[in-house]
Amino acid sequence: MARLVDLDRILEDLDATTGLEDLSEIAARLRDALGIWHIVYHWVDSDGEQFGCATYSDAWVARYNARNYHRIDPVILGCFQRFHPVDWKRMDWSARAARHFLDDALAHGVGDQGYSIPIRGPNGQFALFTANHSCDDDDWAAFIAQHGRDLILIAHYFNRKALEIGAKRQPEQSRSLSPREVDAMTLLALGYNRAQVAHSLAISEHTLRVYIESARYKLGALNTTHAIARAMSRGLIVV
Amino acid sequence: MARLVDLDRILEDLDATTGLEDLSEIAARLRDALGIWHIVYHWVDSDGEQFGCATYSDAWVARYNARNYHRIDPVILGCFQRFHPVDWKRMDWSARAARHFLDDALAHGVGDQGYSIPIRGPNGQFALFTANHSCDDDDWAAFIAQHGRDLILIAHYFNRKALEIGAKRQPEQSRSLSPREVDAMTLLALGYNRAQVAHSLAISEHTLRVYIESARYKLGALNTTHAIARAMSRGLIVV
DNA sequence: CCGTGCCTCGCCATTTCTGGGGAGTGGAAA
DNA sequence: TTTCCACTCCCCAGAAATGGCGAGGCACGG
Repeated sequence: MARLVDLDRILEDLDATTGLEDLSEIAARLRDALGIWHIVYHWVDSDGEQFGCATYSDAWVARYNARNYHRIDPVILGCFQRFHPVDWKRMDWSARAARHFLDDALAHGVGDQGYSIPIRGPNGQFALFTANHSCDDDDWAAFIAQHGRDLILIAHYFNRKALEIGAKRQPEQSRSLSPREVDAMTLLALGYNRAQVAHSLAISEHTLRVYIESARYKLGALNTTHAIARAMSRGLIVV
Repeated sequence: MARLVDLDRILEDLDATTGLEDLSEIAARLRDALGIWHIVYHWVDSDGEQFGCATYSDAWVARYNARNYHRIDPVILGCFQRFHPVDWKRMDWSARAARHFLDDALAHGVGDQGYSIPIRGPNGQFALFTANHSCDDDDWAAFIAQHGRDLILIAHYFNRKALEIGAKRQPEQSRSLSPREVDAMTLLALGYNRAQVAHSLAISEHTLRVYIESARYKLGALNTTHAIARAMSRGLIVV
């Protein structure tokens, strides 16, 4: 049965592990400390790149990636629009694809109980920390009622650790957009065409094009739509 | 002196206050429970609209708004780019405008010690929860070391309460996109043009256009770029 | 049974965007 | 002081997207 005996010790452990540079190992230790089936940490980069770290079986992780399950996984999609932690039972499993996905997951060793905590950072960074288990509904509800807030803290500390480790290999930070570029991108994202945006900003359409192109260049985007998508996912513009 | 004697009771109090519909009152009670000078809750809507709730004096709040201090307040600006809670001492106070602002704040009853916790939600929502006090540096550091994690939880619960109260507006739920529409939108958001997307999905370019237009219609978008922006901000596609 | 939604395909004309050039100002940092 | 960056303006031609017209088949539920 799930337990959580010593929060202080767990958090200290998460803070202190300096030798371990591998998130998977930290996740495994955390899972053992909690006495639950699995710990999953899912990370969506500002570039849209996905990074996962789970104690699931390699077979399931490979299957998940191969089938691009992150595009239909209700846990990911649901939490991406949510503010607060959420129990898997309260997710929307009505879609057929979602139920197929769930059956597939259960068949590959995923527990039927889960509690997922969304974590967000600047520039549209998004992470999802999940505790997974298999037990009676009532037992799980009791566990969450008692330790849900502890899991929030654990998620924060785990995420902090992940950022520490990940900071070493992602030093490059995209140049931020200039104010006018932000204006231009924002208005384009609101659906206005170039003529309207230029009029709105009280500049010539040619000048506007310079902004769009320089923003596109900074964002490494192939076209305007791509630039908008990147600017949004990096949190450079808010629509 | 700052104290935090009974976290459970405080969190329960935050959860349970059903009668109080006024955040300011909740903030005042929370401040009293913590025994510190002030509680500040700052909210930035996805539309960029600002909303604040503080136990500061009315004079200071009015002054803050009148002078648009939120544009130069290093606490706001710094936390907006940060992932983790941060002590005011570690902010960047080097800019002259920032120091002037600080002097002005201290002169209006703001404590010199502070601990600010950024909270983020979907669609670029951003909130900042701050505990403010005035005391010796060492005392404050000790308080944060001991209760920093408690403040994280309190911030979360307070934010949840604020969302409950502010949840008057109906989030119009748009019809979800069909699988093919999601495919099309996703690939467009990745920067491919219509010919490439059509080839990628192994359909004719005209069929692709039907998807794009029906997605645009469902999303109430004016053009493709707008549709991508809306699909992203509603979490219908993940890029 | 019939409507509704989803998936697939085609043509035409017009508007809009993109990719190359160029030039000049001012401010801030190095 | 020089160098960089942000901001502003201009032309041209080709590529791409858009708007509007049409068609049929398949699956699901009232």
